[in-house]
Amino acid sequence: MNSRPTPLPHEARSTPAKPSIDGLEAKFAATWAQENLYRFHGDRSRSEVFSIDTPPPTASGSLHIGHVFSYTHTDAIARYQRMQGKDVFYPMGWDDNGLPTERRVENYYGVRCDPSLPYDPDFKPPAEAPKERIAISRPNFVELCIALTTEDEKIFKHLFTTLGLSVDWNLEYATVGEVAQRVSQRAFLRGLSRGEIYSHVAPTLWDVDFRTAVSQAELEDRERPGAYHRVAFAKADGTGSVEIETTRPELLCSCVALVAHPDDERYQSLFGSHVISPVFGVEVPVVAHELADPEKGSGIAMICTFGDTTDVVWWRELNLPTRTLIARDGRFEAVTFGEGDFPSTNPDAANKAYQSIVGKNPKQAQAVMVDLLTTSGALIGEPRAITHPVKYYEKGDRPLEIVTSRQWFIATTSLREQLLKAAGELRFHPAYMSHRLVSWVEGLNGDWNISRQRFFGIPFPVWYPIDADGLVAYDQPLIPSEDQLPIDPSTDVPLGYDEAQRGQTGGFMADPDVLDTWATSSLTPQIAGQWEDNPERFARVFPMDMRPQGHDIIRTWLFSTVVRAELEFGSLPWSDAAISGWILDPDRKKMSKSKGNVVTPLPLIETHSADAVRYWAASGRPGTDTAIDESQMKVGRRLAIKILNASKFVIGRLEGHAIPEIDAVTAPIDLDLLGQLRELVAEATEAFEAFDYARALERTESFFWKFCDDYVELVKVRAYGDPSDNATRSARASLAATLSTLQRLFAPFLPFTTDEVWRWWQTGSVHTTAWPTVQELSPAAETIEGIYETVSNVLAVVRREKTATKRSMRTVVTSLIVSDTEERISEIKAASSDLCDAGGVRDLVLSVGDPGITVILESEDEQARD
RNA sequence: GGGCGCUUAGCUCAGUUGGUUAGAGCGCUGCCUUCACACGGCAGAGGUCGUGGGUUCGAGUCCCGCAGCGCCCA
Repeated sequence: MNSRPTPLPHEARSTPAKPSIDGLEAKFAATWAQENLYRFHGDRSRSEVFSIDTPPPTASGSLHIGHVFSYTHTDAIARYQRMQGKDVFYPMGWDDNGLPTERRVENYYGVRCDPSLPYDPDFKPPAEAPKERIAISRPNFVELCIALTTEDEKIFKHLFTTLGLSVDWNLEYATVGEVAQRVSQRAFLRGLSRGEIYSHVAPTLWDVDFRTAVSQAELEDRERPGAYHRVAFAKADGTGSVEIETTRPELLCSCVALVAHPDDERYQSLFGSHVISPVFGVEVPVVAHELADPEKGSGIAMICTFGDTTDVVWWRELNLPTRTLIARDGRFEAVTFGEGDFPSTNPDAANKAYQSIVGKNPKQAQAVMVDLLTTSGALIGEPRAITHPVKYYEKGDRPLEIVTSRQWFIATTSLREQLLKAAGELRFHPAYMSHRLVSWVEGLNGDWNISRQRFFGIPFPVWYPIDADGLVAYDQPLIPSEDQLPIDPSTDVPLGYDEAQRGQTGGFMADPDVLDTWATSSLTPQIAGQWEDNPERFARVFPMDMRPQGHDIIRTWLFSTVVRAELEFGSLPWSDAAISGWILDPDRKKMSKSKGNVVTPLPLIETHSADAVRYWAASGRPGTDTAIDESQMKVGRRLAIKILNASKFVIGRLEGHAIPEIDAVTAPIDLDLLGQLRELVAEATEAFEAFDYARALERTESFFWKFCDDYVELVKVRAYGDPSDNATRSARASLAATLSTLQRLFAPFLPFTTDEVWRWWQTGSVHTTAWPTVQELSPAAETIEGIYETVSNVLAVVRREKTATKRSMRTVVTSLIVSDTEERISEIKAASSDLCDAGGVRDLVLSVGDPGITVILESEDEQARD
């Protein structure tokens, strides 16, 4: 897949008079595309492939500097692997389905989706978004989502090509595309048939604004003000009352029990007895459970179905009844006390009280409830203000409610042990990031809810029969065969039915929901690899080698992908997970739209060049949050320019002659340099193998600056000598080998600059040239150590003397007198002519003795006469 | 509450099996218009390696405690 470096014949080599890095992005974006340089060949065995499960971004219209940071890390590794000879599978996908896109489309076009409407093929959104949103059908809505994201994808693609990502754009995919639909639906059907995926009426985390279920992974705690209300429950035996404390008194109507810790002395005598709720007169048991916190409130709490996730645990583990009253719109729904699941010792009073709550949202209901409790005398004292963590959907604005509804789930809690084992086998970079996955898996408290009551996503490939009584048989879903996929049950018809029977008694209905975004993006290896659709490719790329991603989505994307691969293949989806940090603003604050500190990347690339921005990004250690730092980009720009100029200079020294082979290196100082270069190659290679691109860059960079400052200065005169002279040949061979090596070591980081300089004197592109090896830098002559260091140090003393006396570096050193150990003196002797050339030394006097260096400079008078 | 990471020069950070006077870049100061590079070069100043113990001939590096910052989980 790559080729050995092959220098151009000397007459074909050329360097520009005034090299520049400006304009390289456009030039090489075109060249690389034309040469199809980064294509996945797909004809080699698995061991010769390096496959990457690239994060598919949500093309949101606004670019973020984070989009260049982590992708640069991935690209550096992709380029390294390609140079190592791997057939690199480096796709790019778009993960546009989901709420953010729906929100944008609603705002951008002024529409809202009403799935009950029929498709209007002639619908065009108005030029300007109207104030009152237009209701449109789901297919029309999805069309608009696709139209908008297609435009956004172009903007992203432009950024990524400008940044120089070596993605194979032939492999581009979307997580709502046809392949993705087929893969997602197939994986769903397989899971269903194996019993790993099931539907169930269950307490569901619910965002009342988005009107959709969300999963545990999408929750976040936010500290919010609240108040403990102390409420008295009368003991059923009439011997007094029990006082509980609650932050949600409005849920008193949903109360099913009181709970305290089993060891709590205060409530031992109450366990097993019953109490009666105030206002509603509902008799509920007092139960014991270790999740009740004796320190919280009065130590005894009411269990409501459902106030929070702990209620759900209590409800499940203690087999309590269900009295859900908050509906999907977030309001209290009508119910009659004294009937069915809502017993009451005083139904008339209960219903009268509830009349003032029904239809209200929790906040409104709370105010009413407090009045009711106050009137009844059950509220003890004033509410006590506190702040406490409240669960929110990460994209939501109001606290989550828990409603009871039918949802599809993927079993994850039963998989806990298997997932923990997988977490141990997956190699994280940095390794400590595995804790994130482990602690997440250990804390799972329910299966993964994959139903979303949304529109822009992949539909569940199921219908349900409607029986003669008009009841939907959810437990007998109608399922398509795999070869029918992908299907849309809202427009496709199950086998044995016709369209006229949709929604009819004795007919069928489509599952109305779409898959959770993570339920499709958890299949990116299968989608990009075209699982089952293209078995040959899939076998070549799966399990993949690398999953690059940010640490903020370990519990979502990484976790869910591991789950799907374990379920479908019983293997890890990839061997290595390379975790990137976040971008912080210059004050080390996390960037976010609401803070207004988001930096857009294109102006930075225009100002500093793509390579410069990549240099900054690649300097960010794996997993480490990194502040945006334009001064680092300036350093990167300087480095790129230095590479141009140093390359021009070295190639100039090789002019007019064939480049000598590595065995021509015989001069001791050249041999020493090559020895150090071999160490650099070994170190950079080792770092890349460990996914530590930043270390590879740092080592290469520091070698390069010393190479320019000292080595090139020391040998430049010798390299200009007689081409048949061994000393000259040695210098040229060593300069050429070192330059070629450094250009290749820098190639993963600075792809534009390095390909520019590479093509001045080598055949083909640096990016498809073999990564340097220790082997190719090993001449026949024996390795020598120490000379380069010793001579560089003497040269530094000479420079220091010139600087200290404020003289030009050109100033002739009339006499340089060095006294040192026998070893060092012999080292200096071995490179004395180089030292004299570089330092402008006329007379070098060496002696063994106490270390000391005397520099005698030509006087300014003498200099003036020269 | 459990866990993880960080704390080294004014700033950003290297420092990978513990080993000679602790490194780089930026910034700062000075000098050099040098024949690859002024989008440059050379040099200089600047640090009790958060803190308290311990292990060791020797600790920025290993162990224990503490503090501050950030994060994950409950």
